[in-house]
Amino acid sequence: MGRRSAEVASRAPVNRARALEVALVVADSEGIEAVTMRRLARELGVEAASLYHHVRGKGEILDGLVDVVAAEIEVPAPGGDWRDMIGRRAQNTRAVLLKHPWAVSLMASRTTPGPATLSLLEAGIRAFREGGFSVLLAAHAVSAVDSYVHGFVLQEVNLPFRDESELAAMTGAIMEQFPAADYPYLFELTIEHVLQPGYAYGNEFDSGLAIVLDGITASLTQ
Amino acid sequence: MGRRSAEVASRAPVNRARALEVALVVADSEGIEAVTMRRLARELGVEAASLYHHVRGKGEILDGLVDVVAAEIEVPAPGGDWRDMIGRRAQNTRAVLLKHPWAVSLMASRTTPGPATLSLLEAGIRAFREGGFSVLLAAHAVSAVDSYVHGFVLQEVNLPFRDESELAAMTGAIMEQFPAADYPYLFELTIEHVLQPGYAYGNEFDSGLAIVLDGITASLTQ
DNA sequence: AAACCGTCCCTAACACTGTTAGATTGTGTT
DNA sequence: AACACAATCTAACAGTGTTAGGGACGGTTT
Repeated sequence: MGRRSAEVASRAPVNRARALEVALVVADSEGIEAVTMRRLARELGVEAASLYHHVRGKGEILDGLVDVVAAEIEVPAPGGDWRDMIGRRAQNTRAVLLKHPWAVSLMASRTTPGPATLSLLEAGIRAFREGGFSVLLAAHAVSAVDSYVHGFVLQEVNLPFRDESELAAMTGAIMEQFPAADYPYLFELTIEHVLQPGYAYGNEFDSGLAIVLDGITASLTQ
Repeated sequence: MGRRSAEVASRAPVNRARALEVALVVADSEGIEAVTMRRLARELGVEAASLYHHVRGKGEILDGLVDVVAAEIEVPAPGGDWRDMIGRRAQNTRAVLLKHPWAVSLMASRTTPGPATLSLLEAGIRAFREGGFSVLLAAHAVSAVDSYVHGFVLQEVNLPFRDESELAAMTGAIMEQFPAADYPYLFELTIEHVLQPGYAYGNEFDSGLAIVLDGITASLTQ
C-alpha cells in the first residue's frame, strides 16, 4: 500500500525507456518538479545512483521527455491546403501541451532536439513549401506560427485559476490591491469581457491563430 | 579577493529593495539559478535566514524581479497609430527580455502580477482601443501579439549557440546524428537559409511581428 | 571446472537548496 | 537603568544531483 500514484510494474528490467515511461507518469500526475532521480529510482524499485548506468544524467531524462511529448503531437499528412494543415498542427500542438503542462517550458529550455521534435518542424516547413512558399517565406511563417503557439500555451498553462469563480476571485484580488483608476482600459476589458459568463482564456487561441494565419496569407500576396 | 562578480556595497541596510537589486545583478551575470537565498544573503553581508525578516520567501523575490524587468519595458505614450505603438511595444519588450534572458520563463511562471506588469498590459489594450478596436477585438489582438512576442523570445533566449560558427557546428552535429533524408525540407531550409552568411534567428522577429500585425489589420476589416 | 570480465546495483558521501525555531545582539525609548 | 523590539545569528531538517568505490551476479573464455 505504500506506493500510491504512479503504478508501474517493477519487474521489467531498468533501462532508459522505462525510466522515461515512469518520468512521464510522475510529471503528469505531480508536476515536473516531482521528477527527481531518487523518485524515478524508487518507482523502478532501485536506488538513485543505479540510474546513472542507463542515463548520462537528469538532463538526458528531460530531453527524452520533451521528445516523447513531441512524438505525441499528430502531424498532418502531406498533401492539402497549407492553412488547414498548419491550423491543425497548431491545434494538435496546443492539445498535447495542455495534457502535459510542464512540457512547454521544458521544450524551450532543452536544446538537444530529438527525432520527433525535428519531424514536427519538418511537417511545418513542408506544409508551407508545398503550399507554394519560398524557402525564406516558409522560414518566416513557421517561426511566426510556432512562436505564437508556444507563447500562447506558455501563458495558458500558467494561469493561476481553472474555472470562472477562481478567475473572479483572482481579478477581484488584483483590483483591490491596485487602484482601478490606474488601469482604465484593463478594467474595462476585465468587466466587459473577462468576467462575462462563459469566458475562458483558452478561447482566445483560435482568434489569435486566425490572426497569424491571415498575416501569413497577407505576406504571400505582397 | 573573494567576491568577484556582483559588487554591491554592503553598508546600506538590508531591505526588500536592496535584495531585489542584488538579485537582478546576480541573475543577469550568472543566471537565475544562481539566485539563491544564501547567495543574496552573502552579497548583502548577512546570513540567509535574515532575509526572511524582509521577504516572505523566495517567491516574493522572483515576483519582484519580474516586475522590475516589466518596469524596464518602455511603453509608448498614448496618441498615435496603433500599429506603430504596438510594434514599438513589442520591440521594446523583446529588447528588455534579451537583456535579462532568465525573465521570459519567469514572467510566465509567476502568477502574481505587479504594477509594472499591469501597466504594460494596460498600454497594449489602450493602443488598440484608442485605435478603434472593440473590447473583444482588442482582447484578441493583445493576446495574439503578446503570445507571439513571448513565444519568440522564449525560443530566442534558449538557442544553444551565439554566433554563426556555433550554429554551423550545431546543425552539423544534428545532421550527422539523424539521417538527412528523413527531413528533406528542414535540410533544404538549413542549407539555403540558416547557414547563409549573416543569418541570425533574431532577424525573424520583425517578419513575424509584421505577420501578426497584418493579421490584426485583417481582423479589423472583416 | 575454474578463472575472468563486464553489467548492474548498492551504500556512503559531498556540496548544495529553501525554510523554520530559538537564541542573541544592538539600538532606541521610556 | 530597564525595557521593548526589530534585526540578525546559529543550527537544523528534509530535500536535490552526482560521484566513488565496493559487491553480487551472469555469461564467456581458458
